[in-house]
Amino acid sequence: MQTRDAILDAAATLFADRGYRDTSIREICSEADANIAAVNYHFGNKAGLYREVMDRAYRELGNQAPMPTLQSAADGRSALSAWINWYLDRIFGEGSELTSRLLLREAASPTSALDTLVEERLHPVYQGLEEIVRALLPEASNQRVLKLHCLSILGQCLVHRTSKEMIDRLPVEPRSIMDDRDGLAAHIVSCAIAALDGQKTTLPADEVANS
Amino acid sequence: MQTRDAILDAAATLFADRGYRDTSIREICSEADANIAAVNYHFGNKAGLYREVMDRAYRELGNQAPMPTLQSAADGRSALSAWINWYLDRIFGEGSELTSRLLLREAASPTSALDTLVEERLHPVYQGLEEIVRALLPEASNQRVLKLHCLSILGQCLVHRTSKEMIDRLPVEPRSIMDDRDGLAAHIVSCAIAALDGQKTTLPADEVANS
DNA sequence: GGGGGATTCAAACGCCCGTTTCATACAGTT
DNA sequence: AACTGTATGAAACGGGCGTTTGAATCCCCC
Repeated sequence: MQTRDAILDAAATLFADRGYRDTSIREICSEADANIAAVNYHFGNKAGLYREVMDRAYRELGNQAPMPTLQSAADGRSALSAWINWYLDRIFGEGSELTSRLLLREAASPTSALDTLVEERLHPVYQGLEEIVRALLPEASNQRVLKLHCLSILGQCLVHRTSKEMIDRLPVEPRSIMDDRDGLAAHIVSCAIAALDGQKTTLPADEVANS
Repeated sequence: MQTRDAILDAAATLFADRGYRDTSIREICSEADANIAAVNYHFGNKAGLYREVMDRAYRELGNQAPMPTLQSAADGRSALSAWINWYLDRIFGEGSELTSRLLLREAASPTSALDTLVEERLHPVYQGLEEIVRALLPEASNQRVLKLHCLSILGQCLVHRTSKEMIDRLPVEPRSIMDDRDGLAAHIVSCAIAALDGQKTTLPADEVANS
């Protein structure tokens, strides 16, 4: 079993670094001090190994702090603040680097692993955010407005992951926004609150439908 | 020269669809009705072909409508609105699908092409946004706040590109936000304006430094 | 109309890949 | 000590890859 784990560790790192196709079984086994045939013995084939790597990555992502909910906070605003801080921790925290890079690759070239991932891991997270945002919106707001606000919040968090390589190459001061993750969280929270409050004061008629 | 162009067209589509490594020269040439050796003849090797494909994609991205600036609008707010509409058109408009997918792959696995791309194409766009956002912020705001707001705006636009595969898999109504691109633009504009206005009213002391 | 560079072509080369084979070593049980 | 299922090992297989070759073909200009 220790050979199996060593292969999984090496494969996760290499798949995240170079992608599925650019990583050979020989490299993985060399890194894991295992025989080439061990991959076929333990995982059937290369695709089976990849599936297992992704499964384990998602499982570890779920073993972190529990997601804040409306019920676990004093009010909607603090719930949103807690959620955003939790989410940033989740995607930038220790041990998430590897999983994030694997996910970024799935976004560029989805495999069958993405369907179950979204259903089992991402959807619950989105629903948690949606519940909080719904409480901060006028009751008359429709589903489209709700989804737009949720995606805006997600976008402000995710851009620092998905576009990291490009942001880091921009010659714009201060270079490293991510050093102060709490500050980033506070900024996104204030942006989201301001946007949601704005929705409350000026509610166009066409956004009331289908609530 | 028509063989050369046919190869470039086929390669751009295939590289965007499947990635560099997963696309073989034989596939490209088959699609372009060209001989395998034509790639080496016209581009030296596969890497040279990829470089040429990326170059052409960026060049075409620059041939679209000119970027709105502060000077081209009545005031800061309409400039921001114009910029966001322009940017969404740029990344979602016709012909951008291919370039965006190529860029998404660069984000996951940067090649040397990314450095020059950011410097020549992305940085001017970011500076255009920054100029507009700066005009909408209190003069005392520092560079960090400025950058945070710019990245928030970019994030809200880009999330629909970078995380498209995951958003589309979310069973959340309404399914297709992107059908109404003008509506999306209006939402992002109102979020950004609300966030920037909020900055104006409540300006913490620690954000005044280094302005 | 023939010479000559530019372009196309079929075929092959060597390489690395994922996979398979089969022999061997290592448990734990009887 | 013999048996059995699990695990590891070295070596080879067929196939697709990027690249190269050298001849054939095209096209334009003198």
